[in-house]
Amino acid sequence: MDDVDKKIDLPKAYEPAQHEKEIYQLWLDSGFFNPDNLRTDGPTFTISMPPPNATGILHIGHAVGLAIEDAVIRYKRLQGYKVLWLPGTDHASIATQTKVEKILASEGTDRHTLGREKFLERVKQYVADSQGTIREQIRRMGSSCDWSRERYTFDDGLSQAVNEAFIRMYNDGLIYRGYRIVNWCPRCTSTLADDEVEYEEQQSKLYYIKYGPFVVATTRPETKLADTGVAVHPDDHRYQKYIGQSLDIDLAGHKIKVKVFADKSIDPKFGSGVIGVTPAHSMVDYDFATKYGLEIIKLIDEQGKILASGGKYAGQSTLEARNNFVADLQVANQIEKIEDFNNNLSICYRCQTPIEPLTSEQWFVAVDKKIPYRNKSLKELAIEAVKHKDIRIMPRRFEKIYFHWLENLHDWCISRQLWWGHRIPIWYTDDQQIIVAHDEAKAKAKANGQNITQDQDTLDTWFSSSLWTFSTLGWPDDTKDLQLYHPTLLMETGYDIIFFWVARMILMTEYLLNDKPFALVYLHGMVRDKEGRKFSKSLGNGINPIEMIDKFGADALRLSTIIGTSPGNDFRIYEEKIAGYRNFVNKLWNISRFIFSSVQKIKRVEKEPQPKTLADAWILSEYNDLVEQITSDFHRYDLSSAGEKLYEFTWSKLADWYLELAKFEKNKDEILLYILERLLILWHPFTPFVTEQIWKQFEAPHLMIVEHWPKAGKQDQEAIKAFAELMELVAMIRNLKAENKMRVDNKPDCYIENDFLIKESKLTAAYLAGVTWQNSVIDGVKFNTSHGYFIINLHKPLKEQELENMKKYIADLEAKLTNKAFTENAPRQIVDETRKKLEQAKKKIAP
RNA sequence: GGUCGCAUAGCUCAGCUGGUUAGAGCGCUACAUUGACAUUGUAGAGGUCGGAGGUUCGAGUCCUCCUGCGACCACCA
Repeated sequence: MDDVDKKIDLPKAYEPAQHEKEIYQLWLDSGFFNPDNLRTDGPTFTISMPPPNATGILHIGHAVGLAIEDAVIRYKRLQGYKVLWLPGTDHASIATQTKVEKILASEGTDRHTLGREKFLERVKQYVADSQGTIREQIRRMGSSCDWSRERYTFDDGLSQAVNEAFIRMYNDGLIYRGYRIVNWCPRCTSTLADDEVEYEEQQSKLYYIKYGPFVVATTRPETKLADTGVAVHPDDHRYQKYIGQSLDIDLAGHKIKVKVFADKSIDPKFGSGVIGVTPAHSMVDYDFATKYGLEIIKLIDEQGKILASGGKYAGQSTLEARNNFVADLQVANQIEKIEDFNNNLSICYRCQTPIEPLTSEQWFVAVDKKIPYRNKSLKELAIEAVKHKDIRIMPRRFEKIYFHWLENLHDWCISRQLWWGHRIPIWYTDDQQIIVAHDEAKAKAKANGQNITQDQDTLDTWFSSSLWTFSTLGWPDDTKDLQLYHPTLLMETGYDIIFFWVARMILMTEYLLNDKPFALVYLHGMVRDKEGRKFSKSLGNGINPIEMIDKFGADALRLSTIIGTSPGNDFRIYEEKIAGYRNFVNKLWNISRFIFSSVQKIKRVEKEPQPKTLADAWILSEYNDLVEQITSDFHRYDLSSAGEKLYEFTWSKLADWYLELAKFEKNKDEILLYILERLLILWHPFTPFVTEQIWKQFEAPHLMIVEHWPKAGKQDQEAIKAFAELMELVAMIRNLKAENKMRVDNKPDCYIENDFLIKESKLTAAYLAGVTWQNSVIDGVKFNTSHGYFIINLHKPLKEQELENMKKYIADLEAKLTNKAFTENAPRQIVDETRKKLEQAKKKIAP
């Protein structure tokens, strides 16, 4: 061993847990997460981090997003962009309130007992306790986001933005209060937006009720107490005579008055072909009421109890009322039959409680109303932003889904009867006047001395998130940050919230800023377990990203979320996969370790070294090809492809061939260091920790995060071809040795004849193949390669199967070439290539 | 009911605008291994690309139909 003056401090295996925290601290201390500290005049590049719930813990879906976003951010930073990745958290009104209510329930109390003020204090405390957790977990992933600009949807600035947005929309007539049917969750005692309702198939009963001259089928008999209409198909001859009439119906003593009307949406074949219409408690029926002028009788209140309009059933829960009413109908002989029936029950997306549609006075955003000075509706603005390609969605097919959703969007109910959230900036005066204002003081000033009370409701949590890309940069003030970093470039998120969030951000930004929130939407797929199932609490199949980081390192976890995945498609993550990438990270570590220990002096090599051998020319060409390809992959946001190519180059080319051969050819310090230094930079977006740790050995003036992305040099095509021949030769000989049960240290004589390989390359090949090179022809068996042959004292004949395959291959090629249709129609290049292939194949089976 | 996606080696997945005897990782088999790495190396076995038809000189790769999984949207009175 040469005693050289260098110190190598690299243990045998890379232990992520020993380095990651320290490295993250180095990055933090450097200040380079903050674009103000980047010494660059480059253009800006911004990503707004989708804010996780302030009370949540990091789940694997977040980990995927963070890995992708950080890879892009680090790539752009290395490329010299002025990069801002703005982190933050969401107050998640309904989710958080539900969570705290569960805690209260376990303590035997509830929010009403506590009262609004105390409850809010309790939630704030809870958020304060858990916000730090998610922040820490984002750091564990290695996220290079600018913590100095961290925001929270409920902090003062963002609350100001929310009020400003509300007021502008109110003044433009885009927000109104109306008495309408809404989705109501009786447990949350709040409204929900249409897309906050989920469906769950369940077994239920279909009751056939004798209903005046009709039989009406229903899954919810109790609602019939508030029917005001009966619908039939216009062509249904059975009921022609009733259409247009008003009928008095007796339902086990409960009297109702219904108007019979015809609508072609009625299926004459379903049930009895007659529908009892309950406008106050069914979305569809409400539309009927509007269309045909039916009376609306509210039957069920906000607690899910029957109102006075329900007669003797008043005060009962809907379920009690159903049972009692059906029993009464049975006594009155008005139940014709009861069938089993599967239907989709609508449930609350936060607490899974069945939704009770009911009429109520709420605040809405009008999506179809023309904006006065724009002459377009919100809906139109949002559609045009994508249609005119200002915003692109990846993958493309989600654009269609986006359009479909917007085209069918109804007015957005934004008031929630929750306590945790942005209070609606509306005050009511003694004389019923409505005042909209930024705060109570301003509202008072407008009230001319009258008493005022603020609206009790809060805003849909997605209202504040829809402002996220710009409210976080200081809007409504015209800040420097807003000018510099908005619109953002990339919105990376899961396809499951394209409606909740992505669409609403586009809609609000187009309206408020007359601009787009981002140029490109990158939608990652959902993470599934090894069996392809969704992660769920009930299955207990969740993978905790922090546990995985503890076990395998953040770099390995990041790789497993990026390589082998593509936007919009679901993918599986499981321990063995992460362990595989842990192995790779260790390989990269050991490649570096080998190079550092074999070179005379560790140093940075500025210029591409001159190749001295075929292998040198080959590896430099491969490296340059790699730089070119992955730069282009990054440009297209094809991170998976970039990662795969890096992996392939690092392990299969550099480690398996070039390093092995460097042990023989020697004196490759310059090339090894030149390539390693740059390879680490290329890996850095994916595996920031290990690369930064190895980087320390170079004693470079800067941390790796602010190094420069390499530029691709020239490729030597001849060298690539010749080296392919060398690899083929080596593989054949190794194979022969293995087939002949020959030990590795048994090195038979071998003579090599080859057009492509000069003497030095033949020596290298012999070394790699494990044979003793002979300068002149020897006795033995001759084996053909594509461009030459070798003679070796081994007797493995070409296997019968192989020979047959080869003959068939040759026959196929010959058939192709004698086919005029092929030679005349196919491009010249293809035909020539086919001829060459035939020649080579023939050579191989020649004696 | 509407829209869309997926079906490629035992498993997980690549295969872009159609043109090398279809690739990788894991797993499997055999051999090796005190000197970068067993979180390793070398070699090997293993798919004709869900099915049927079509376009084309040529299809895993485009079109049609079918089958099976899955997602989303709508609706189920």
